[in-house]
Amino acid sequence: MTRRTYAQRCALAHALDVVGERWTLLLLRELLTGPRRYGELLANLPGMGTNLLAARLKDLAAAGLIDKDEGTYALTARGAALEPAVLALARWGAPMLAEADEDEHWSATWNVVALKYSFRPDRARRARGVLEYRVDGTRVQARGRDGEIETSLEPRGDADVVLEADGETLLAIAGGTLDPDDAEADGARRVDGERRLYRSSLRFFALG
Amino acid sequence: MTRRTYAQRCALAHALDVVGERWTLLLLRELLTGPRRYGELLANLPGMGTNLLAARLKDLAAAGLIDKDEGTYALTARGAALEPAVLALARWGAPMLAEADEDEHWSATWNVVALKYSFRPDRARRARGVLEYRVDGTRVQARGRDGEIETSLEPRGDADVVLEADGETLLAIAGGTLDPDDAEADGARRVDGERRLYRSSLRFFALG
DNA sequence: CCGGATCCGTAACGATACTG
DNA sequence: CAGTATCGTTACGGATCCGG
Repeated sequence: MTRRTYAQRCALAHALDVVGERWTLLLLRELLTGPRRYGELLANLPGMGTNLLAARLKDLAAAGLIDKDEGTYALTARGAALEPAVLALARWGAPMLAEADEDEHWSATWNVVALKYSFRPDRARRARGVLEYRVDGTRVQARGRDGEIETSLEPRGDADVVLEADGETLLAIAGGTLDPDDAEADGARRVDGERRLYRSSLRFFALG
Repeated sequence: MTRRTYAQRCALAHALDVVGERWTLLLLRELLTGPRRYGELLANLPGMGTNLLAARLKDLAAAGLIDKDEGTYALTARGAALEPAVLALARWGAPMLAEADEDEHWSATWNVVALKYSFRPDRARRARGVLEYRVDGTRVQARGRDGEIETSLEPRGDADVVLEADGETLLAIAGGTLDPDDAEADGARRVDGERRLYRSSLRFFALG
């Protein structure tokens, strides 16, 4: 019953004592795109046992990273503060997505994370406006003001440009495999908005 | 024998497939401050079994994160690319260092990580010069050029200012618990260099 | 002595069955 | 739908042993 801890006077060790166990960071990734119910979480974490999910949720609530409200789980401020770390890890792992693996699980909400970690503030700074991405049926809005990205799963208000692409096309653009100029021939298309903003917005996403 | 994987088409999941197991990120933290031998690693990872350390080293070498050269292990470029993620995680965990725990393990090299994640480029940008910190017997050099920090365990050349403090004092300054102006009364002291640079350099480190 | 490998008890995880 | 209970499997932790 003794909870396993690294017992090191080190910030990284303390962080890993809280979020270093299996599934924990993936669970928090889910909540980074908005509140979720138990069933939704389970569906996006294939292979995780129901008991483990329940245990993790309880632990994270006790640690102050998440709150349970009327059956749905949401990040607290402390939990949301993990976003930079999660994105940094994901950015590091992004190159490993290059080789497609057919028997991997997949969820449209993963791409919201991809949008964030591949977003290049320096490139988007001058483009004011709301961009809306429709990826595999999921709508994501991003606005480039002040060089920061704000994504929201529940779009509020109209977007200045709406573009649509499947996840593979998006990842290929961000990964540098697909040139943005060729994206339109490869699955991305403009649904609404100015053509010029559409073209430039494809260049807002890249690694490195 | 089937290696455990999340099998998700997600950058974070792929990253965690490589560095998400127990001890792995702490092991990489050690190598972030320079090459190490097997024995040195084991000494700074108390509680880790010798078999586990050997297995992790083998796995990380196979994954291309580290190289073994004449008995010492060192990060590859791919492994060093994890630094932003490691620092982001450590920065998130830093507030949890506030309450001192007497029965935690401790190593002087961990403060090098603390130096990095609590370094504020915006504050140090105008101060050109080489700073040398001597923390609990370990010498660390940092130079603020272009607002970036470069730390090296093996100091090269002379520093413009040399200051000395114990780990607790340093962490207290970075954490905001200790005002830099009071630091000198609380264990920090200037060993060499201009007094003015010394004073200002204490303000280069903070969280948030 | 350093750098592991082998073995074994324990804790964590994974899958399924079961319940309010 | 949202978990709890149970149990077989895997990973980890600690100790001991081995080769250079």
